[in-house]
Amino acid sequence: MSQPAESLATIQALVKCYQSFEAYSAAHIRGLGLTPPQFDIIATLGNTPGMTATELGDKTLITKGTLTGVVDRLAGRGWVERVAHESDGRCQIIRLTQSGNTLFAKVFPAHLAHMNACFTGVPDAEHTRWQTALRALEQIFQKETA
Amino acid sequence: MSQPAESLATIQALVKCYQSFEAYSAAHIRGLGLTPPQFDIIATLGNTPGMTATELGDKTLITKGTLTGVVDRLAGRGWVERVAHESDGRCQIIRLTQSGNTLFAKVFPAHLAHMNACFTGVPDAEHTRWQTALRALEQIFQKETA
DNA sequence: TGACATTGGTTCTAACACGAACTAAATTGG
DNA sequence: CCAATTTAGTTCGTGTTAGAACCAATGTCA
Repeated sequence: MSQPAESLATIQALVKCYQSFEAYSAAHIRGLGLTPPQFDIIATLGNTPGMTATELGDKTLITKGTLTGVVDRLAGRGWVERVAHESDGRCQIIRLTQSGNTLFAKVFPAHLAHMNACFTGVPDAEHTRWQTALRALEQIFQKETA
Repeated sequence: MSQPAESLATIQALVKCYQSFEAYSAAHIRGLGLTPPQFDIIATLGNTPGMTATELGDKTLITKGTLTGVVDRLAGRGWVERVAHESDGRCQIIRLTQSGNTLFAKVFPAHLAHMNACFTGVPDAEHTRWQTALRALEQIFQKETA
């Protein structure tokens, strides 16, 4: 039986944990000259031939209204471009430009290394425990959303 | 030894878990006619005599620049008010109004119940496991931020 | 006491977030 | 084949976000 107090404590722990991660991660990304959503898009488009805006939104969890603006700004800096879909006149393919690929090759490994740095010395068993817990907790919220 | 792949998997699990929570929680809060930060502030001020903007920002993790705007809108709807601090001329005490208290009494228990609903049948031992994992993971990011 | 740094809040800018309304291009059903 | 619906993206309104510049009140210290 779960007391309300336990649920609350679990939620608080989750929120604090995520905010710590976010602060750590976002600070580094901003240091690279990007915003977190921008990095997310560059990282998602890297090593792919591009994808439609809908697909990109699904992967990054950015809603379509927001995506238009973020892609606009990335396109403005010459990192991504929109090209027509060959068969469906409604879609556009969004993909990295040359300079976008160069950027990806620079910032993606750098950020990965930065994130990895704080996990030095953590045994795999610990990762497994964390992942198991997080996936179970995720199910808690998803079963209700459905 | 932690492989990079494990760190990445842990982070992805954390992000997905948090986003599930956020989606579940925020949808309900918006249904109550509030935004998540607004709810956060109402919940923090409830059952207190009020506090300074700095204190409120510390508790809600809302930066001071943002707080000004959020409090402005809440004050505009008559739910909170700013009163002068008796000894320090720089501070203001932010507190719930009568109507803010009424709102708090309505929405706070409602949201608590909504959050609690998805944890029905979860044993305390499971909560303990989750909290232990989340707090350990939080330390990972905090030790680097310091 | 008087320069100087600190602290508490507001304002400003650029960007993101969500949902709703909108346009254009498919797709579906009769 | 055409009307009705669905789907893809953009636009718009309101609100949130971080960080920097700013102002006024306070504290410090020589």
